[in-house]
Amino acid sequence: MNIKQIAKKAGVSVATVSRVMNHPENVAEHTREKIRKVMEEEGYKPNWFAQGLNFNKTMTIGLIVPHILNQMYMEIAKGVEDVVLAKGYITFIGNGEMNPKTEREYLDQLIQRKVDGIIIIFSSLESDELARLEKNDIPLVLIGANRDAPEFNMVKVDAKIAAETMVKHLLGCGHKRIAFLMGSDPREENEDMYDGYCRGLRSAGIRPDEDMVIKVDNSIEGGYQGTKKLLSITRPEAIYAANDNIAFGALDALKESGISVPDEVALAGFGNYRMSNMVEPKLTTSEVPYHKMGVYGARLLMDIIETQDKEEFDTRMITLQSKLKVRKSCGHNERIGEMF
Amino acid sequence: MNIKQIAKKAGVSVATVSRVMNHPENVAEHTREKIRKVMEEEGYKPNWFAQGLNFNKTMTIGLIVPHILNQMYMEIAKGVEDVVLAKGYITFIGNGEMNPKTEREYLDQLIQRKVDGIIIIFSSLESDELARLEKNDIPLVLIGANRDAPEFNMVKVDAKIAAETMVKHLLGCGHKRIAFLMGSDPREENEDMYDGYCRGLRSAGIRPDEDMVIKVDNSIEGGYQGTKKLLSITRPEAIYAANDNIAFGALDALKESGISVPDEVALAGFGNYRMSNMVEPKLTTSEVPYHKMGVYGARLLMDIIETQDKEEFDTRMITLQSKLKVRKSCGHNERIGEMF
DNA sequence: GTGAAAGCGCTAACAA
DNA sequence: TTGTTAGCGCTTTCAC
Repeated sequence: MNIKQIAKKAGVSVATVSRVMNHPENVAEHTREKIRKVMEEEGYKPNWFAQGLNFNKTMTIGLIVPHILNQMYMEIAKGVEDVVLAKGYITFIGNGEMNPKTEREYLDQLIQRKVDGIIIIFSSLESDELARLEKNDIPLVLIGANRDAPEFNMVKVDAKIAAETMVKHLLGCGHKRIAFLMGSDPREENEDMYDGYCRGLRSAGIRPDEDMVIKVDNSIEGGYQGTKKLLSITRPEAIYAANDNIAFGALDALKESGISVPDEVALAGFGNYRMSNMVEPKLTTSEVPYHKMGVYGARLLMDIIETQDKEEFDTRMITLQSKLKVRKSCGHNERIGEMF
Repeated sequence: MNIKQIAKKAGVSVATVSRVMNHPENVAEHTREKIRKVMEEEGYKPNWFAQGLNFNKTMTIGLIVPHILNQMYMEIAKGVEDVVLAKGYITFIGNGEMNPKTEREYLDQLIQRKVDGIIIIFSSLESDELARLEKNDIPLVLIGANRDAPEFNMVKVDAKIAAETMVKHLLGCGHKRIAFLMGSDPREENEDMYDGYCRGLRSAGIRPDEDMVIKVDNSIEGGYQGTKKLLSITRPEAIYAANDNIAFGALDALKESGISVPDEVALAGFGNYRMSNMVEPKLTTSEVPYHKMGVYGARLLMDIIETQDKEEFDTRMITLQSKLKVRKSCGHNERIGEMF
């Protein structure tokens, strides 16, 4: 059923039917109702392609996520969806697989499909590749970044302060020899955390010991392996993991080595993943506002899309703070932030 | 840059350019190469809408997931993506929110956007609403179902056998008074599990005790609350949870009540969620082939899409089996299926 | 092997 | 207020 048939059945021209859909105020009430009734009866939906061909707008955005199975990324995705859905947009969610090639392919698809905007979570692409989007006039927002890219609109969490805060907290619990399981991805966040870690230590007059900084894969397995390696070199009083998954792996390795947490070694993570208060002992970590990162990122994108004169839109970087979540694993004597 | 400009620059007609893209064998090699070069230079991509308007095919499928933050659903989604991406399709992933209204809205969006096919994971809609898709000539595949809907193509896991197997295993471990934390969603899977649970008990000559069957919300919190309720009524020897999340909540409630798992109460779940071997004690559960469910569902959909004469396509139901994963929480003396 | 032109379904400028 | 028509970018039929 197309517009012509509707027009015929309603005894009007296609233009009038089109007007009912796009500028109903320019159609006499009587005619309008008649046409609406026919549309209703026929269950008419305007052809998506024909509309797109005219408007050159898809009401679609693309979202590239590093890994679709990681709940934290999906939390961001949820934030994005909450915002854009309310504005009538629908989202392509694509799996970047932490892999430039896959991400690039996905990006191509999105460009070709003429999405109205793109959000990339922890992009693994270099700036010049991302710049390609601008050439195609597609607004872009980054959430997190692989390296500082001040030329792009972006939302990030302040990982440096988070790390510094956590290290200071661990120091406050009486731990001096604090190891760091650092994420090995080349993302800015990891570097930032390292800086914060060093800063925290220096604030107590401690010189960071390179032996206690282990680069690990960003996964439970990575944390497990890294901890095994760490323990083979030295025995810290506390382990700070670059995220909760790594911490879970560390916990398992410690248990396996017969080391009690937090009595013998304290442990802290980053992210406040859903399971962090289900493991034993419950994990001290930093609560990261993932959902909000998605919300702000999406709002930023909507803003750009709705700005007519792109030239006057100032590139913005939004930095959010995480929040210390003290639980049992760090050996603190109080228990704050338990289940739920 | 559109086809006309490419044609002009290459000194040919638009028809020839179009042919290079769609039927290159009908273009002289010389002309073909010349045109390809121009396309390359200009980074030309045919307009998505114009193509769609002609082909009436979007190379897009819609996937509706009950909850985007649930890793198991995303595991299915990953399976789907793995298949369709390889075929050049791209996926809209939408959040049904376990809510018929949201799901319906999303479905409308997908219909309007003329996706080539739709997969719904645990749809909350009634059959007649789903039948609407057929009216729009959009192929549909269900993964899991809220009630038996033999009229649709579908992939499911055999929950009845899973439950029966698990109950028999628990009985084999010496537990007789086995409680069941049953999911309260109105999905077929829950009923099936209940049937399997009863069957397992009866196989040992035990009459199911209604006091030991508690309907709980499908979540960690639900398991926690349900277990509290259960313990206030009676004290079972084992608790069988309808999924791992519920089991995690149960575990927390048991610990909080000072009840040791598995020494005093055994525990088992369903799903083999990622954290099930990270909790203490590691959880005995059923490994469900989520990824494969997605893969088979997607293949089924691709099959339908590629079948010219829809009339001759037989509706199929694919049932997959889960696999018992014995760990420590059920009090079994061996430990099988540990980490990784 | 190639080009001219009709047509996919819709929007909007222009005319009436 | 409504209708006529060009045009969005592409594919494909029909001529040549």
